[in-house]
Amino acid sequence: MAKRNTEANRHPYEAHRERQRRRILEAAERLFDERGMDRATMAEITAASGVRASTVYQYFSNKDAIVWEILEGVFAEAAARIKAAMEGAETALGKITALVDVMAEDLARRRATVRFMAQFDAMYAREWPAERLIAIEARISKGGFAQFRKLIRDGVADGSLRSDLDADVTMHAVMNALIGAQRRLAMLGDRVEKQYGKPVDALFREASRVILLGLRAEKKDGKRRKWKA
Amino acid sequence: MAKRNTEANRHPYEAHRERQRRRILEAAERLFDERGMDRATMAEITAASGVRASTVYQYFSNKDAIVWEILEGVFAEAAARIKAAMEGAETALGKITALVDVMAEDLARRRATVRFMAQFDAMYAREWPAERLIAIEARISKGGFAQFRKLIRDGVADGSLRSDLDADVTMHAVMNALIGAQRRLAMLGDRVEKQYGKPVDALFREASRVILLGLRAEKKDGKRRKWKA
Amino acid sequence: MAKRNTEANRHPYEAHRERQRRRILEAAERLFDERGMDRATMAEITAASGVRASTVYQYFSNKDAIVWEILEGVFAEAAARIKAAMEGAETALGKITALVDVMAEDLARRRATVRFMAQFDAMYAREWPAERLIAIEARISKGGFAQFRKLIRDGVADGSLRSDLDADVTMHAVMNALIGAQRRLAMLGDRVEKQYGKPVDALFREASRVILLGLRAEKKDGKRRKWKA
Amino acid sequence: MAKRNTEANRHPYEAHRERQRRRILEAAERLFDERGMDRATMAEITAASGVRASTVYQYFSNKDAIVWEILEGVFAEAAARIKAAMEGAETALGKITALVDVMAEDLARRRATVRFMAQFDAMYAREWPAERLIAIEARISKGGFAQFRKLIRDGVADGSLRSDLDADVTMHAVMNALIGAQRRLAMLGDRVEKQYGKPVDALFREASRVILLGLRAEKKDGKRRKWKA
DNA sequence: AATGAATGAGACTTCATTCAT
DNA sequence: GATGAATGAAGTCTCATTCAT
Repeated sequence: MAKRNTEANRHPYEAHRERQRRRILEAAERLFDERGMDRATMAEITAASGVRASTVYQYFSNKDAIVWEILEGVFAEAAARIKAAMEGAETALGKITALVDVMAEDLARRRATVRFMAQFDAMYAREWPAERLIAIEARISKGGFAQFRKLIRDGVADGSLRSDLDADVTMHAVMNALIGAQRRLAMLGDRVEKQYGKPVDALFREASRVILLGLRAEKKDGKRRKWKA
Repeated sequence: MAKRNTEANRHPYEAHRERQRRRILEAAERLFDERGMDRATMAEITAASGVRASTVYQYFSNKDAIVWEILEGVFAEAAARIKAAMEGAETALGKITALVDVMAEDLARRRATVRFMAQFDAMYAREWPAERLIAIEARISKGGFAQFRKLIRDGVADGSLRSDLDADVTMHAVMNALIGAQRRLAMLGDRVEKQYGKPVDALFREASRVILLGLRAEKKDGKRRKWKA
Repeated sequence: MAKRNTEANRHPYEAHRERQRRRILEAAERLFDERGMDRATMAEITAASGVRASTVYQYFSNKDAIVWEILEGVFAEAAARIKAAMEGAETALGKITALVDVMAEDLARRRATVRFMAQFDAMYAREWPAERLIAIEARISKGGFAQFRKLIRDGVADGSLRSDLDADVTMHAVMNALIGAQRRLAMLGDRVEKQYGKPVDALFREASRVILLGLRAEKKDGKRRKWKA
Repeated sequence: MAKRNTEANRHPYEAHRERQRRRILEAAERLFDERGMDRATMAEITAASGVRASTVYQYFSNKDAIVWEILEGVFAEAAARIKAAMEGAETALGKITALVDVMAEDLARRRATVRFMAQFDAMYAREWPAERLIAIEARISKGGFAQFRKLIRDGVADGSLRSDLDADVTMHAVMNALIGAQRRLAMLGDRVEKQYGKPVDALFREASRVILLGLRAEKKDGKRRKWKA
């Protein structure tokens, strides 16, 4: 009897469980985007995922848990994508460019996900225990921001970045501007596109271009330094 | 609003009404910031403003109306401040710099107001009839963004800005990045300051510096062009 | 306008409010007795009192608040009745007898109220902050148990009670037995009466008689001391 | 129950079942005491007993069944203990004294069990079909209360008890007071001990002493009758 | 025999808003 | 003009229990 509980037999259950989790998570993610993280109700998530309300609580202890779970997924995916992109680049500037590229792509093709992050920031900014976010970040992207700080330092060292940058401050300032721009554009989305006729990721790319121009070391000899990785 | 203020003085009645309105608006603004726009309840606003819940409805038809009213005030004030700052500058780059300065100041000294805008964007982004915002914008800052577009064009023309900028796109891209950065920093506020030991407006200024460096025309002759207005 | 809010005009509202409170309280008290304090739902109380659920919350912040409010009323009434009864008696034994009489009467004529106390004890015994009960007790019956302790001491002194009693211990022991008996009989109520054909207060009186016999000083000279006050 | 235990040993199956039953019962009993009979959830009982929720239903048809089963066990044990104690006594008063002793001991050493009975009374008083309890009582302590009635009669006859007692009434009155006192003290438990510095069983013993003094025949000749068995 | 999954049936509460005075 | 009272409409979550495997 105890034996029956081995992995072999647990598997079918686990698979089912995982499928249900995903269903709920996906329904929630969609609804958070369509209706807003705060406005989407458990009842809606429930209905959209095909399970009954009480069942959801067997998978997630409450609405917040769903939010955090999605967040973790989003983080993990993004971290992986960024890591992969940056590995291909050589100079610090190249790496930063790669990062910016991923962000632009996300804006173009995973806009809902970026909007999710934007909403998360707005909703939880006031109340999340900062530690919790940091814990997730730590678990997922070892190094996290520290890594980027190093990037600036490396860039200054390898001559690809301006020499008058303060690694720590610049790093945070720039990252913040990029993230702020990306999330804002994701939120505005269609509205901007309809009004100005440009896809939002084009706007993000242009902003990034200006920022990267601002970071890049000035040419000393008339020859423009290639800054695309 | 301006209109209301004039009339108000014609009749003691109106003066009283105006005072009440302000009280409610101020209480709401404070509570939106302290508790969040969505979490702040009418009951709280009511209690904080010293009027009874039902009375509020004699001044504002519903909670949203309060939000929009505050928004309008915030807009008007900001527009005035920006306009004043920009008038003092001569070159296009100078004007942009002045604008950025106002934004940094707001972040430092009116952070709650910036947070209000951030919340507004996040909450209403999904549902506001874009026209409504545009109407406000139009009423207040005649020209609005159009003005800024001209700025870039002027800057390219007067040689203070890079020649390879597309006035329309760059303008939106940069403004968006600046606003995104400013609002994000306002929201993160204390959290960032505690973690990195820098006041958030310093981070904003650094981001702006990089952006302006990226916009600025490259020196052609070794002499660095003065870009502060 | 401010003037309109004076007592004169507030009165009609206050009266109404008080009437509503009572209605809710009475409905709750009845339901707590009929269905049990834990099983009675807000919806039932609501329905029984003729107000809608949300209205109840304008009078009481939650179910517990209703319980405590009833409790306070029950306490106050009982304290008043006990005080009045005891004032008429002279010897300590007489006072105790008077107290016991009130308890028996309550059992006969306010059985639901005694049952309320029984339920309260059982439900809240585990979790009430003892201080809260003590606070109520203090507010209502100044002296509270202390008074009774004195009673035993006086009784020993005036010769109406056995000389080998330890005022403090005996007092608590006896009061506890009386209260325990009274509440248990209230709970068992009909069941006992149907089974044994005696009204429960008769059983309580008999138990009290035995207890009082046990407290009373033994006659020294063959003459039985009158112990009824 | 006794029956079950015998059969149990016939088949390893049954032995296992019996072990599971016990586990569940023990977990339930503990939780009923810790968290309250109503507040303890099936999920908690389940978790504490190491079985899964659905499995519990293979042993007990519902939560109530668990309560009744525990009750039966408690009853049986208590009856056995009381019977043993009373067998050693000779006079009626002696037997009553022995009974009281057992009750005091239970209060001191099996307080959780007494609390269980107290909770049972409070919760089920309203709804149990009296017959059910009576059936248990009958099955376990043959004679039940009838026995005690006889005790009083015997006591009056053998001169150890007052002659003016009505066997039936007094018996129920006194038993009720004792049980009421015992359960109340069990419920109050720590609270009383902290406040008055006496172990609750001391208070129970004092109450019993007074009651027994009240029951005991008065000395006729100055020699005090020994009333301890 | 054991159990994972699912769920019906509520429970309590909150809140923006209306309306009669 | 001010306000007390009332409430509809939700919303989140809990729990005992059933059922298929």
